[in-house]
Amino acid sequence: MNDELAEAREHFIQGMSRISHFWGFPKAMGAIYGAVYLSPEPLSLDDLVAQVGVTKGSVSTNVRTLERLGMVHKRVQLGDRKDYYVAETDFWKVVRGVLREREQNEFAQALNTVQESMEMTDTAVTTPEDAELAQFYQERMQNMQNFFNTLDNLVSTLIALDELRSGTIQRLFNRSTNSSS
Amino acid sequence: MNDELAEAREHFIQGMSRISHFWGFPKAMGAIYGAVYLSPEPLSLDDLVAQVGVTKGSVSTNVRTLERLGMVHKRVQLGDRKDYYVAETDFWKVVRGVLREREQNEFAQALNTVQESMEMTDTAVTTPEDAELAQFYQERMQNMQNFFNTLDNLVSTLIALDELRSGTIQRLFNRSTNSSS
DNA sequence: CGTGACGTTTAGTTCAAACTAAACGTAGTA
DNA sequence: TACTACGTTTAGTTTGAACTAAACGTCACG
Repeated sequence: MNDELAEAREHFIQGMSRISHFWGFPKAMGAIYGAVYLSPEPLSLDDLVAQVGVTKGSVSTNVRTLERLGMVHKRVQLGDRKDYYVAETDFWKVVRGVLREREQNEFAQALNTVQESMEMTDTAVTTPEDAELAQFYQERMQNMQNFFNTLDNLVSTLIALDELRSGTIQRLFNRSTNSSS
Repeated sequence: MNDELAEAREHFIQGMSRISHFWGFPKAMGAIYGAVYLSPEPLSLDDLVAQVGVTKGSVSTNVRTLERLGMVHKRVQLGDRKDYYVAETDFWKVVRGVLREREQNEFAQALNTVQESMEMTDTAVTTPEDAELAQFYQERMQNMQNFFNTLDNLVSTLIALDELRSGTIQRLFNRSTNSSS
C-alpha cells in the first residue's frame, strides 16, 4: 500500500489509542478499533495482529471487549473458520454502549456505597454532642445521593430514548444550540 | 469521635476513592475530597494527612488538583500560616470543572489528531488503485471528526449555558423525563 | 485418528502512574 | 540570625493493569 496512506493510518490509529487510554480503556483496544474503522474490508484476528502490532492474545481479549460495547461486530463467513470484524460507525451507539457498561458497573456501586454510608450514619448511636455531626453527615450524603440519582436517571433516560428512536441526543443538542436566549 | 460515625465516614471516603479511580483520577484524590466534603470545618493539609492516611506530599499534589478542578476551595485564615480547604458542594459545578479540564486537555487533542490524519491522507500522492482507499479514509475520518465536533460543541455549550445561569442541565433533564411521548 | 488453522486462556513480565520518604524552600518569630 | 512550622518538590518504590509468549482446547478436513 501507498506509504503516505499507511502513515496517515498509523497516525490515526495512534490517536485512537490515546483516546482509548484517556477514557480508561486499554490503549490496544483503541488501536484495534481504529484499524477496524479504517478498513474497507472486515478484518480477521490475524489481520489485526499484523496491522496493530500486538499479540494475538491481546487482540483476542480486546476485540471481545469491543464487541461487548458494540463498537465492532463479528462477521462469520461460510466455509471460513476465521472471525472477521467490522466497525460500528454510529458513534452515538458507541457512546450508548460505553455509558450502559459504565452505568451497570461502577456507577450503581457508587450509589450503593453512599447509601450504605447513610444507613451506617442513621443507625449510629450518638452521644448528644455527636448528634449534630451525624445530622451534618446525613445532609451531605443525602445531597450527594440526590445528585447521583439525578445523573443516573439522566443517563438511562437518554439511553432509553435514543434506543427507541435514534437521534435523541442530537435533537437535544440542537435545541441547546439553536434556540437563542 | 463516635466510633460508628467514624466508620460511616471511613466507608464513605472509601467509596469516593473508588469513584475517583473509576473516572481516571488518583484514588487518594477522591478520598481527600470525601474527607473535606464530610467535614463541617475547613481542613488543613495535616488534618487531611491524619484523616485520609496518605503522606503530606500526596495530599499536597492531590489537593492542588482538586482546587484546579474547582472541587475544593482554599481558605486562608489571618494569623495562621496553614491553608484550609472546604468542599464545593454544587456537584454540577464539579462536573463542569472536570468536563472543562478534559475538554481542554485530551479532547481537543483527539480532534487534532484526526484532523492531522485527514490532512496526511489529503496530501498523499496516490496511485490510481489507492485513490479509492484514500477516499474511503477521507469519509471515515470526516465522519469521526464531525462527531467529535458535535460532542465538543455540546459540552462547551452546556458549560457555557450552565455558567450563565446554573441549572441548565437540570432543566434539560427535566424536559427529557417529564415530556411524555 | 492425526494434523493444521483457528481463538482462548494463563503464567509471567513490563511499564506507567501514584504513592512514600525525605530534602528543600520560604516565611514568620524570637 | 537561627529556629520552627508550613507547603512543595523530587528521587525512589510500589502497585496494578495491560501486554507477551506459549500452552491449550476445538473444530474441520484429510
